[in-house]
Amino acid sequence: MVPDQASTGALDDAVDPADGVVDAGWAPVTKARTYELVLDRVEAQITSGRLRAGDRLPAERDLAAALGVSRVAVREAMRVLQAMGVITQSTGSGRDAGTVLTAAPGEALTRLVRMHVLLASVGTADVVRARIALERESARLAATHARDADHALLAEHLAVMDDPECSPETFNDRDTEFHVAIAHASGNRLVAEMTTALRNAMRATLLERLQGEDDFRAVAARLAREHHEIHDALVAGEGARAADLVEAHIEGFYARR
Amino acid sequence: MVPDQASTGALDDAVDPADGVVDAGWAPVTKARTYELVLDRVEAQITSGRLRAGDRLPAERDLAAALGVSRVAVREAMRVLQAMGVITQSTGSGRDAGTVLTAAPGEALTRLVRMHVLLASVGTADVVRARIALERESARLAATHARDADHALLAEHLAVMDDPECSPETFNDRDTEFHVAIAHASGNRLVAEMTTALRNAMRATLLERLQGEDDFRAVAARLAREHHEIHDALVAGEGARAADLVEAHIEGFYARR
DNA sequence: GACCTCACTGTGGTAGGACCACAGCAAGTT
DNA sequence: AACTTGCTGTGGTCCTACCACAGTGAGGTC
Repeated sequence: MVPDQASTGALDDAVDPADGVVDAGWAPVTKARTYELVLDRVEAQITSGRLRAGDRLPAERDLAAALGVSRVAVREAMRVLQAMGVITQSTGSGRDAGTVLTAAPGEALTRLVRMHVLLASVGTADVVRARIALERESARLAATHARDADHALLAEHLAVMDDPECSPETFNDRDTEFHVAIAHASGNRLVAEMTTALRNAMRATLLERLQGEDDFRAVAARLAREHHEIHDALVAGEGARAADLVEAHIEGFYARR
Repeated sequence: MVPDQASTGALDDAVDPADGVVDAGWAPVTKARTYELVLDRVEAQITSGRLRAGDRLPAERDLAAALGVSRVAVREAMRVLQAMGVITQSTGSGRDAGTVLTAAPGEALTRLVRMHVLLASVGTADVVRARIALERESARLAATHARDADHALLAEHLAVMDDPECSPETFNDRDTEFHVAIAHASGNRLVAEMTTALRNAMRATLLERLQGEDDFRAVAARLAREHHEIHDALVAGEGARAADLVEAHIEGFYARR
């Protein structure tokens, strides 16, 4: 069986780990879709070091020909890679046109988390605990790794949020950016990206809650004050205190109802 | 700098923050790719509640016709959703065949993290810190949420790792499953999935390190002992201690060189 | 009547071809 | 020298056709 495309160089690979062997030694034959084979090849090129961030992939048509698959298969693989934030694509000719390997996990993570929050696959309470775990670490690291530029950026966001005229939308956006800025100041890329994704995924939810507040200004003032305290702890280089403040800050807002 | 929208509706909700307005009021026209429009429609259906986990999407051909796009566009959107772990697809006819909404972020997260580790987008040191942050939380929660079945599963993994005949491969797999089991026992789905993804993404790296140990048995014995201590803390319901032990456990192994 | 066989139908999977829009580049024109 | 124009390579989109698979039910066989 498995005629599986003429003309494919479609090789095996397929290292299915630990699958319940139902009948003595009869593995169920891997029926990998073609685009997955393409994905494997690309990953192999990266693993072997022949392909690294910044490099340009062959044109879709060329890659299809080289792998012996149709362009559709290549395109679907590219779609997946794009969804993971591994490549960026653009039209046109020239050196930088086409498909380029660029590691940008941020957006991809955000979309992933947001979709699963929407699907109720994960509850908001879970997201809150995860945020706390990550942002504690962000704050702790940021206290020692943040530079003057980072502090200045944070101060800028604080100033906007201090403005009594500030709308819930603006406040929410700046709040997001404030937390994200701390995450990036931590120097830990992964923690930063995950923190960003979580905060961004909650953006709509938090905005709704802010807009639904009876006394938005009072809440905003309280949150802004807590932000200032966190900022002060960061500037003072007190990581542990910053972490505790962040935890109280996040938990405090959610616990309000 | 490419704007590179993600997920803007067909219409212009594009709120590009701080982009140099070149000519008075001339927004550069959002040129969303068609498959992104399909994605938006699907997300809208989910947001509105008309579509939820477990539901079946229309057949690709029907969906294409309904949205007025080609089947290719629909397929590419499906590929993205699949890569995010939002849908599963299967051939055949019948009620459960076709495309079904199923929230399974695990694999998707794992692949995403693994790819970015491979691309050196995030360093292993960063992954370790992220793991610690998350697994501390996992352990803390598991100490109060874990049930007898969870404890039994953990004990089973421990028994295998205690076996002096245990190979590095087996040990590594069981170690992974041990940490993953704790994460799932925490009751926090998001933390569990992220923990799993991180541990899985490091699987190959850790295996290499284990195999490269001068005295594998001694290292395995030490790790196994630490596992037992963690397990004991969990059974005793001492979350804080379990968290500290986990941190020391993870940090200790990485710090060895 | 109970059971098996087999064609039918609806589903995703794949391929190949065609055309479009876009961006860079080079040759030609002013 | 500066501008214009057409060429070329890239992803973006669509269409059409066919394949593989799994459930369903009609028909035949015992």
